[in-house]
Amino acid sequence: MSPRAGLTTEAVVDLALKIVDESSTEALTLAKVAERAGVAAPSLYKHVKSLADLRRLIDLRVVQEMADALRTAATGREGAAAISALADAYRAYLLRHPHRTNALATAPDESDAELSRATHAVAEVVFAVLRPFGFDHVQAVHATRCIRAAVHGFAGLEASGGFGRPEDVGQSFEVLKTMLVQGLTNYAEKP
Amino acid sequence: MSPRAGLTTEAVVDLALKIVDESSTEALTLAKVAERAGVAAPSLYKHVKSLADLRRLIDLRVVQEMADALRTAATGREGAAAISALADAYRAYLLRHPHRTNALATAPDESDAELSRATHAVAEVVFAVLRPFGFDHVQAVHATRCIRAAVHGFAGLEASGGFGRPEDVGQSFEVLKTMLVQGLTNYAEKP
DNA sequence: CGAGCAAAGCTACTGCCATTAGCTTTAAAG
DNA sequence: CTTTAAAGCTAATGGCAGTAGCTTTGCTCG
Repeated sequence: MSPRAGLTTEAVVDLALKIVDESSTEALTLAKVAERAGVAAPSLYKHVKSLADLRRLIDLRVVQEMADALRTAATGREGAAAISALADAYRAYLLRHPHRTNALATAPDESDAELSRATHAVAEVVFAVLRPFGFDHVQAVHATRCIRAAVHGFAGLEASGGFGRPEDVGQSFEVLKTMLVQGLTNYAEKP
Repeated sequence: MSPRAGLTTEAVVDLALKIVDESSTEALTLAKVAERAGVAAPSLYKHVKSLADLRRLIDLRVVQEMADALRTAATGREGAAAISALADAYRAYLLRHPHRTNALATAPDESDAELSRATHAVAEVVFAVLRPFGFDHVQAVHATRCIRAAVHGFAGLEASGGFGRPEDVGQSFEVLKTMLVQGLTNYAEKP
């Protein structure tokens, strides 16, 4: 292996993700990561190019985890049930990790092949689930954007405490899912 | 008035908002604001309590502007047309000011009466537009959340470049609005 | 007109953080 | 047992937020 073998890039990202989950994205500093790793701050540069690079690695991890979660949710389901399961999985992930919302909102930089691939993987799951609706390609793109906007919008707002009122948020999400499924069905019938 | 009378809190927020619009929320520093104001950085504390306070003032401004924009869009319209106009206005505002998305996503702090009132004002517009649908109070809350989630989600993703594909984004938004209006109509008929 | 007072600004300083440069240690490989 | 490259360290720089305390200025009121 390597000398001291205490840290790896993976481990640094783990620690950083823990800080993000416990406080917030903005609260992430290399100084805090170094403290938790039991290491001097400059030592982190052996595993990570910069704070910006660490943030990118976090985004990558989050997008990959989301793709996995959605794939798992979709397997063995079809049509309306699959859409609903996808939505639930997305919401559950963001409720478990509220501070990860922004990682799923930012555009993947063109030049970043790895992150682009991960983002693409998420879209692929939605595309697959949409297949039985019989959309052509352009329609499928529109439909995917609608699903993503509605579900990400809802989960993101909920995760950041955006819904102040006491009425049951889960109920609201059920309403949203119903609208979505009906809307997709309608759109498939008369575009 | 006051000595030198060069700056006011308003003017500081104006300059700060310009910086946010030109670069990003994270790029906002008191140092940059001071430079643009032609003033030493510590002088800003005569007009603003802290960077966090300045950020709050920005959020407040944005939410108030959005409430105005939505009110304007809704006046003279009703039902489906009003919903559509609201959605268009929300999207247009965020397209004009992409870096202001987060100001509309964060929860208003309970203890912050002014910001809470502004947020409430936005919700009130949606509530008003929903009246002809004949929802009871709980249904109206669910419906408002769905509208906000879908529209904010879409506009926020679009504003941050989240839609990479070349297909017409405006077309996608039309699909979303159609789903929304149909969904609300359905929900009003059979909850 | 001439104090005087409070607001607005300034300089000097502290502390935190990212990042760079260059040195030291250590574990693995021969 | 020696070599070597990775991993870590200390020292230093520069940017920024925030605080303390001084100075200026313009309005207000005798």
